[in-house]
Amino acid sequence: MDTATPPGLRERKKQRTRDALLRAALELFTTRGYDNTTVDEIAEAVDVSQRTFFRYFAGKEDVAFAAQDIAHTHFVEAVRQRPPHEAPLEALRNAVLESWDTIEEAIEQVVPLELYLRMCRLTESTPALLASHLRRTDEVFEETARIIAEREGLDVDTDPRPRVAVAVFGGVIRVTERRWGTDGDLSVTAIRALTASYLDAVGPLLTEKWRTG
Amino acid sequence: MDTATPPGLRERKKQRTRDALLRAALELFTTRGYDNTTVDEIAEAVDVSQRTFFRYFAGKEDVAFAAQDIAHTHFVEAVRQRPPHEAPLEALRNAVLESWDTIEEAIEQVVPLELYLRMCRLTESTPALLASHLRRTDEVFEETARIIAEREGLDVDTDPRPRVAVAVFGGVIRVTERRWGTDGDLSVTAIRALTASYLDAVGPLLTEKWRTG
DNA sequence: GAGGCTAATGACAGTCACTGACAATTGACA
DNA sequence: TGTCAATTGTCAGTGACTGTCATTAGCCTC
Repeated sequence: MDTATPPGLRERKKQRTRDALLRAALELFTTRGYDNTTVDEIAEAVDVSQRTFFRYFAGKEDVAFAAQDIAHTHFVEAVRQRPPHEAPLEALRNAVLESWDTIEEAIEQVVPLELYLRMCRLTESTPALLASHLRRTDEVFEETARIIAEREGLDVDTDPRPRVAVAVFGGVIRVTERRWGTDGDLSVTAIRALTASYLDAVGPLLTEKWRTG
Repeated sequence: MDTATPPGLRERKKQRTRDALLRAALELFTTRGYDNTTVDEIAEAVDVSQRTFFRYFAGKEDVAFAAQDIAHTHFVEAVRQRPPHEAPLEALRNAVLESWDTIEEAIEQVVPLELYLRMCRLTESTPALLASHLRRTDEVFEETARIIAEREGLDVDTDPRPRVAVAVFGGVIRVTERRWGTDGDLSVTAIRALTASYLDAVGPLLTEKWRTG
């Protein structure tokens, strides 16, 4: 698919502008806050016009999730790569845990990992960003459900199980995110451990009794 | 809490203005689409200034969810009223199914039920509204988790189970919504049945094998 | 390596959601 | 009836976007 032609000056320049805008935006968002940062300020920080910003990113929200999109892509890809013998929830579990490893490197190629992590935390505390984030993950889970359905040889629109399984999984991921975004330990190691322990809590939930009394 | 004093002319007028704005907004949203409706048009339809609109509703999104908020409130209340002997997921299940009954009447007091249902469908197909909706339900589920934790005598910040249980439940609700908002049958009866059947699918999901081969 | 083609940019004007400030109006109540 | 306070309209301003058009700057050919 990729054209073997090495990128010319034009392409390299575009890439640099995009990177600079992205980094400047995240830096400004995470220091001053999302709502307190204007698109003009981002553009000015990179010394381009506001109009140019909107040629690279569809909107202010878009640039905020540019790094997160990479993470989402990695997760979806990890789900696709899971061996067919794994049960659906097992495959999903392994996919998240595994993708957390490959994600670090991929993110670093665009923005410093620490900046991405700070952005995650900001997302949790900024209503507009949280809303957008939830919609984006909703889309990711829809795609995930289709993959799971295909794996199992089911029709996603007829059999409720693929979507329900992914929804259950997604619900747990959401709890993990919230906790991670609120807690002190903002590291990839921490979220890996948190994800694993929360996912393990699902099974017992449906059968065990909670109250000791 | 309520002042026994009957509402004067002033209060009645305010209520009428609010109702008119709400109804006009939903009517315009569901006919022309959310993005194709301006706040000015809503205000004009009720013959008040744009500024007045913003004195009744915090924003364009707010008015879109005014009816939905009633539904959310009813659900949370239903959870609170569940008898303590029910298991958490059992209580949640009964709460949704029960609240669907009381909701109809409550909604009708503000807007025609049919208008509310059309608005639900629009929410599913309008990105900005879907994002906002997901964030609002996220809040509802956070509150729900606290209620469940209290019921079970647990600390919501220490024990992961309340939040995980509600997240699992919430995930299934989301799938139900999506399906209902996409399908043909836009009735309360339909969503009740759908909710019940999808919730029943959770248990088997974790243990049963999907593939017959 | 000059010139034409096309993509990238900047400048500008306009729309729409929303907010603060101030003046005019209008119920409420003595 | 007159005063007080709440409601409203008007107006000006900000910030996120979008369309348009002229200018600039890589790229490619002859």
